Amino acid sequence: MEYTVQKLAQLAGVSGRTLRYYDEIDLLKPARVNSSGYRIYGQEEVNKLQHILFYRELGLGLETIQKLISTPDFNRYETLKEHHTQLLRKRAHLDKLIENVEKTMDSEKGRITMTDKEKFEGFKDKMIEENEKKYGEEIREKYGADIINRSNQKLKGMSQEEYQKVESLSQAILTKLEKAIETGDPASDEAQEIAEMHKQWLMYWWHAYSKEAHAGLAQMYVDDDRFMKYYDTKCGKGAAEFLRDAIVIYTRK
Amino acid sequence: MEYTVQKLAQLAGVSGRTLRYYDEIDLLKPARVNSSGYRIYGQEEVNKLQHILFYRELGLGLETIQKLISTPDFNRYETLKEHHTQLLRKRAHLDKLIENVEKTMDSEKGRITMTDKEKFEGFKDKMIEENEKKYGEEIREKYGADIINRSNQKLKGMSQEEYQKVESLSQAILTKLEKAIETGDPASDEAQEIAEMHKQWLMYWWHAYSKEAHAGLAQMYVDDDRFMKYYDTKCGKGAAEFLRDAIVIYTRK
DNA sequence: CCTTGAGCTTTACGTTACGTCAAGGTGTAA
DNA sequence: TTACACCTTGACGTAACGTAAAGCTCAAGG
Repeated sequence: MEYTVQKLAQLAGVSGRTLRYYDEIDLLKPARVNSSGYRIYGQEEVNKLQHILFYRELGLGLETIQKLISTPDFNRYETLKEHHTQLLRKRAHLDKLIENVEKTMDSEKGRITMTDKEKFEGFKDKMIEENEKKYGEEIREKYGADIINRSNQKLKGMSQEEYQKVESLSQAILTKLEKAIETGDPASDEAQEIAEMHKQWLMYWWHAYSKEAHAGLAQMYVDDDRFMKYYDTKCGKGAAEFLRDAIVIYTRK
Repeated sequence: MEYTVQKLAQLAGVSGRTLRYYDEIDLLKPARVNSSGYRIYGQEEVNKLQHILFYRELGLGLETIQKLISTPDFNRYETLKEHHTQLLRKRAHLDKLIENVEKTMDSEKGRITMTDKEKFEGFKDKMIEENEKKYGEEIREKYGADIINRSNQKLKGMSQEEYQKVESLSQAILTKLEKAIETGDPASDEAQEIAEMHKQWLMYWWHAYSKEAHAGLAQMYVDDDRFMKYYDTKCGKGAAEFLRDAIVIYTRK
């Protein structure tokens, strides 16, 4: 019985490319090549392929298989033993990986559940506290005690969903800001979109929106070193200034 | 603190090439490039690299890591979970491989020790028995009891080395026969070489060689269905006839 | 006889995460 | 100035094929 590439491939359950590759690396040569250049395989090649596939199933490399089937049953057992220890090493490595991944997953899950429950509340409290410490004084001075109290109240009363929304909004602002800076133009559409998003974000915190307060806050981003650093390290040098310029232009429209 | 490629590489325990590669694929860009084209990394890059290496330790691909550290902590847990199941699949596969390799090793070991010791003897006995059952009668009839008895004696007395020699010879005959058939000419050099090899093989078994007996045995290959089938299935349709023709021509030279 | 579609060929690039030259510029200490 | 370590980019190699692309061959149907 003679087989062409596809026939043998189907018979053995491999691809035609595989057979051509095996020919190329001299692992399995066709019995002959017909006048049109077609590869023709015979019974002997079928048997040899079976052998090859058997060893391949064991995970051996083709080069090793080459030696195994060309050298008359020389060091088969030794080869298998070596392969075996390699497999064991691989499995040990995998075991470690799996363990580490599981640990990491646990800690991630822990973080999530913490965030889901008490930690979320605790986190909000801590944030208010920090805000108070960091910016409370300035904002209270500039915009009055009312605004910051209400903002704190709002944070306390926010659900997790609301909180996540506002958080993702602020994230989006940072991301877009970083890109918009590259254009260099605070009047550009992108920059103005950011200013609009910043307004949305602000309205989560303040009871009412005013262009003046928005522009004032923007100016504070540049005047106050802590705001400046925050934006500059998050989005690159000059981010605070750029944001201020964008907001100022936005509020004058 | 600023680091050049080698400095950072040593600090983090990776190669310089790795850092250049990470730069190339936009996984970790240097903070800046100095006037001579040197890559300069800062503290932020050190931290990012730590992150990257952490995930790399877990066996994640660089592309995945890329997404994990660029996307703001979005689907970290999901990614890890997916990776985890992949690792489990890999381990299951490895387990199977190991099991199969062990089985194969066992059977190899079995074969070796068996072949080395009793099995070789037992095998020879069994072969004599089979030969006796299959062909004993005919051969005894045609060539007398003497020849088959001596052949059996010879097999019993053969060392493993001798046995392997004669086995490989008979294998070689089959292989060459299959090829020679394609030429279609039993008088061809190849065919005659096969006849010569067949004579050598025969002389392993018979005490003396005679052209008549050789030609007679060849004829039997065609007359007796069992011989015929043996050669035809091993080497293709018409193999027994071809062999007979070649041998007949050989014995008449 | 011609067309069509399936099957064949070779050539060559892509895959993963770098290792390893090779050729040439840079920084610094003796 | 020279030596020597370190930097750069460019390119090939890795394992075992997958996947086009471009062109030739075969068998069957109109």
